[in-house]
Amino acid sequence: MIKKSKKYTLKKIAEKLNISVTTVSFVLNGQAKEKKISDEMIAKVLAYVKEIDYQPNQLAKSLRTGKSKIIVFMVEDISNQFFASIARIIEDLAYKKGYKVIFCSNENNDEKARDLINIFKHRQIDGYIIIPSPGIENDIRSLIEEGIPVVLFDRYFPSLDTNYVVIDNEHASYQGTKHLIENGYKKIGFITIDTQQNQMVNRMRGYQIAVEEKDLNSNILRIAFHENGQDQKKLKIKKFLEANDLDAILFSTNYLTQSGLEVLHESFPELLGKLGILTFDDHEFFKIHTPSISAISQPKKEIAVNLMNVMLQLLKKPAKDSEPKNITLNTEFIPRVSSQHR
Amino acid sequence: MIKKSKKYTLKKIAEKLNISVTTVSFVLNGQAKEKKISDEMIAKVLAYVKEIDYQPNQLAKSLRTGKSKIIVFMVEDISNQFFASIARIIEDLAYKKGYKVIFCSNENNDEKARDLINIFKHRQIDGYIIIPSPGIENDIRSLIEEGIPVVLFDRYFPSLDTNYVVIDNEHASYQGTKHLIENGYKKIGFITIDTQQNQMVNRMRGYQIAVEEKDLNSNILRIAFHENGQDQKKLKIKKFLEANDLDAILFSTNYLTQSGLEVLHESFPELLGKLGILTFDDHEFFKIHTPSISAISQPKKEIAVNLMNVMLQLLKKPAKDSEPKNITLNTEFIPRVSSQHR
DNA sequence: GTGAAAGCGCTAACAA
DNA sequence: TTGTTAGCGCTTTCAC
Repeated sequence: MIKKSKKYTLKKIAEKLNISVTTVSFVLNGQAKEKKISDEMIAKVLAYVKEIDYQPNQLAKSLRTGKSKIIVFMVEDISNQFFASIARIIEDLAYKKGYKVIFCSNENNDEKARDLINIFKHRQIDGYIIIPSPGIENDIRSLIEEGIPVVLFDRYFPSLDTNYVVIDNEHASYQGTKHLIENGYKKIGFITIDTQQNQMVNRMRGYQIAVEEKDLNSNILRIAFHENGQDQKKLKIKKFLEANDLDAILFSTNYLTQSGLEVLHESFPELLGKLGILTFDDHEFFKIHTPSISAISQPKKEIAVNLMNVMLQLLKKPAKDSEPKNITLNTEFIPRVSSQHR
Repeated sequence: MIKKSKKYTLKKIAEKLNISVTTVSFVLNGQAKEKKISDEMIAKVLAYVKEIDYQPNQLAKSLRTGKSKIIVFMVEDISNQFFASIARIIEDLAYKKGYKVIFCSNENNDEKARDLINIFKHRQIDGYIIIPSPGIENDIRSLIEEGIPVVLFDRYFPSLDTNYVVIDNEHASYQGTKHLIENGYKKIGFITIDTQQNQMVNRMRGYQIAVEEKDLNSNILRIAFHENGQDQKKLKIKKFLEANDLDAILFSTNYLTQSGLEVLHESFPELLGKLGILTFDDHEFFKIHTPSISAISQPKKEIAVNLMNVMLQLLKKPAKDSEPKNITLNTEFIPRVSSQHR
């Protein structure tokens, strides 16, 4: 059971032991040896501290040191399975190193992202792991200029030299499209989010290159991230399917796949048996869907580990010391039934 | 773009305007009128503060006031869709009221939960929304005794009089089982987590009552929450299915359903077409699964809204003032194909 | 109406 | 080797 920590403070401990707060502070912060504090003094302090289960007030510590031991993890939407999974891993890694994580969702919206950063700036957040919304390059830049550790992921700003962890979007998309073509599909559609953000631009480029290589037509549906509600999204997909006589579709992200599958189930069940389907981002349910859905799977664990590695390194050394780390990870192609010509 | 807030402080503002920090503080905290500060003074301060986009240091404020404007949201596993969705809603509601949310996963493990609470206790966390692990009743109690706002959800401790928001587990489970029976199923299995926590106990009781009412046998599989890995879980389910000639299954929680469906797809695909399947917790993918999976759906939005309402109320008034709020919400039964006798 | 100053709990430079 | 003390930025009592 948690001790009812009766608001112990350094001062009280010092009084109790008849020594100064400095001594206690030094001992507690592992500077005892360095400051040549006697072994018996050290032992005495440690024993008492343990006895009362003393926990220093982190706020005071933060106010004094300017460090909060808190990392912000900002994604588009924390309820998205993909982000939530990464968040979970980040959380574990961070806790092991004594950091707490504040999660937040920016809805891919600049204003929301800016608000959030602004709020956090005045809480001495130690570091930021961010999926940037399209227009906050300058805000990110100013964070970096202030020497605050920032690591982007999922996407980055080509014109901003900073740390990031991403995947080989173009290549993954190219390979995926090629896989569809090799499986005999000829009229391959691409359903994506209407944005200039590079992860999506690259996924589209990979698709286009693969399609053009084989002199096939490209059929692209762009849906606004903030399309009015789920139903509007689905309606667009439905119309797209009706208007184009496609034999396969590549979805650029998991939530579009989900909408797409819903549309297929609701309006074109007969297509489920033959339409080629390939999706970015794997999901546990894709393997038990009928047909099972082939996926371009992002290495969540690896992404999280890399993000934290970079972050922890930045946390140690002032950001400007070293070259920004640009990490590009490989995706894994998971062929299932939905991409086999049936 | 975010202003490069050059570390403005109350003191600097006061110096700049040739007034005292007190005055600035009063104006900024809306106590100007009350303290009878002249309108022109107020205007002057507000104008300057706006000009420099001053943001008070929250840490200092917290240290002084003992309030952090941070709420902790602790669940079993934040990567679980169900919890992540609720987290997302909580996040939004909290931000609107000026609160930040720290999410964390306790893995239904007392030690982890205790560690987390301990860490947070010394950060002046304003309130806790918690899914309690089985053995932390006393820790929760001591939090409450210290007057810290706590709201439990998903489950609670019958012997601890505190705020909670839960659903009518027994009734939902009873109704669900009855639905299966009415649809002609007779050998209904129940797959659940091996725990004494009341949400699960109640779900089991609902099942048992419904089954006994009709003189049917009960077949229960209990799986440890921390069963060694996903594969062990699946193996147990597989053996359970092999050992019992069931015609329907009620899963007590979404991740068991997921494992169960995987087992069915991998080992008993022929059962998918006829086995009655009903699950606690709806998931977007259940409606596009083949067959679509009937679900006992928890009202996520309502849960989140109620949690925040109670929390905000506690945040306003000292916890001990009012009677603990015990809120029980209704679930929604969503009949789909999997529970119809086919 | 406004200001001075104590103090929240901690760190660390400086003194002894 | 240990202690004294200033100060992080803010709120708030009390004095003027």
